[in-house]
Amino acid sequence: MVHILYIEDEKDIGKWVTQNLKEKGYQVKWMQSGEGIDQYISTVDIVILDVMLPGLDGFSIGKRIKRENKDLPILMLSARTAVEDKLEGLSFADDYLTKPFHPDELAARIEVLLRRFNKNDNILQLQHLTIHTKDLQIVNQETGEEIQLTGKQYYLFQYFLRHLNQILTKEQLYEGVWGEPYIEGDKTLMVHIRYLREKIEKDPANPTIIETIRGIGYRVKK
Amino acid sequence: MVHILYIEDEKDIGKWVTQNLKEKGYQVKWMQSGEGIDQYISTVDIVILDVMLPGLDGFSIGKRIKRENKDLPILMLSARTAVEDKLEGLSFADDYLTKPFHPDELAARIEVLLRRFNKNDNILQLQHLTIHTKDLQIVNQETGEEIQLTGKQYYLFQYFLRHLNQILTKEQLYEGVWGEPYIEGDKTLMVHIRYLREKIEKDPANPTIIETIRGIGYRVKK
DNA sequence: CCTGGATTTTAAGGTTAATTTGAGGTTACT
DNA sequence: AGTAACCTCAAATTAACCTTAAAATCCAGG
Repeated sequence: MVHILYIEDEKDIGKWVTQNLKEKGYQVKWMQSGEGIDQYISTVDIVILDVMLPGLDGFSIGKRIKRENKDLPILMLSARTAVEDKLEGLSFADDYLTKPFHPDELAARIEVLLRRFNKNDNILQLQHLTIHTKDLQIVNQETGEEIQLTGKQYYLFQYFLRHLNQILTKEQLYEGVWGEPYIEGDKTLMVHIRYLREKIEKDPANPTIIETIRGIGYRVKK
Repeated sequence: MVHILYIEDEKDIGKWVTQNLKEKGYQVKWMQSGEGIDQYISTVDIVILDVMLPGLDGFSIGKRIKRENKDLPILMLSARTAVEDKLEGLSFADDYLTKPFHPDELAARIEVLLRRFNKNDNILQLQHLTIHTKDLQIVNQETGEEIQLTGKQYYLFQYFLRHLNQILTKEQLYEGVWGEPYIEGDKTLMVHIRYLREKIEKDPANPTIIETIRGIGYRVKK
């Protein structure tokens, strides 16, 4: 699911754009000013920023975001069509679209940026974990540190992520990860579950991400 | 020096744009059709492509370039303002600008793409290495000496730089650099990683630039 | 609410597999 | 022919993985 942070003060346009983007399957967080965006930018895949805003203008906000986070694409939106404005916007942002625009064009330009920034993969938020499935990256949102998994641990976790909310039997898990039949009574899987928990759980002794379903197997809930 | 390949059949516009870009310090190769571009695309930093061309249209040319060379930015130029045209263009290209446009806006958009594709004379600092991304000149900041890479090493390192922070599987790396399928168990890649480490790492026995992700592959972090 | 068997978790050491390293051989270019 | 780059292969090293056993937990029946 692609997460968009959209900052726009005009209610009519804001509502219309948000609605349109949601219909196209994006997750949209619409804010009416640049205040308090910091708590969102770390969880978001792209920022759409209107230039004319009450208080701090969009250019300043965009420049600050880029300074702190170069890997986050920014698309500027503006009614100002003057070349000077475009130049200022494009000096730091990744695209500049003038109003009025067709929502499909906005979506197409969003897709270009997501493609280019490798953000069009699934970014999954699981409690304190941010998971970039394409980059094989897992970040602990509390410490900001990346969690390093070994091969088996990674494939095991991936299997859970592909089957979110499903109860997975030990057979399914073992066969899905190891590619060979599970032998009743084998503890290998359980031990690897532990290794994984040790790395991803806040408190490995009281796991909340990978739950145990006694007598059956395990589950990871969204 | 940034090299631009510009394909435009209309002589007036072509001359005007070429002139403008040259004044801004770009090296411009202007062609009036898509024929014979192959000999240039490997030496060029960005392609500017008009949609309406005699013979093969700009969309087809752009798609082919992207298929063969994903790391070359393409900016589409067109008098067609219909959303459908923009959507088709943006489905593969990296920007779409409608005529008439201000030459400064074109230049600004070119700069955005060069920045994003690391084609401008960006300098990347990786620990003790200073890397001029455009020509991939690597200087060891401690000795002040330039590090010379061989062909394979050069492509391999470039692949890492284009995918900074991503964990790259051995398959991805092998296929990205050698262009042929990776055979399970082949050690060739690993040996080249070693050659590369020997040249770029401070202590090749304890590499800090190219990290090993056991069971998966390698990664270079920014 | 206590107890005992079943199940899961934990810990540690041994085994195995992946990676690194070294050296020799092949190929391609001048 | 000579050199540099590249590839191949086997030995050494390292870290992941598996096995085992003991401890902890859960759940049903008394």
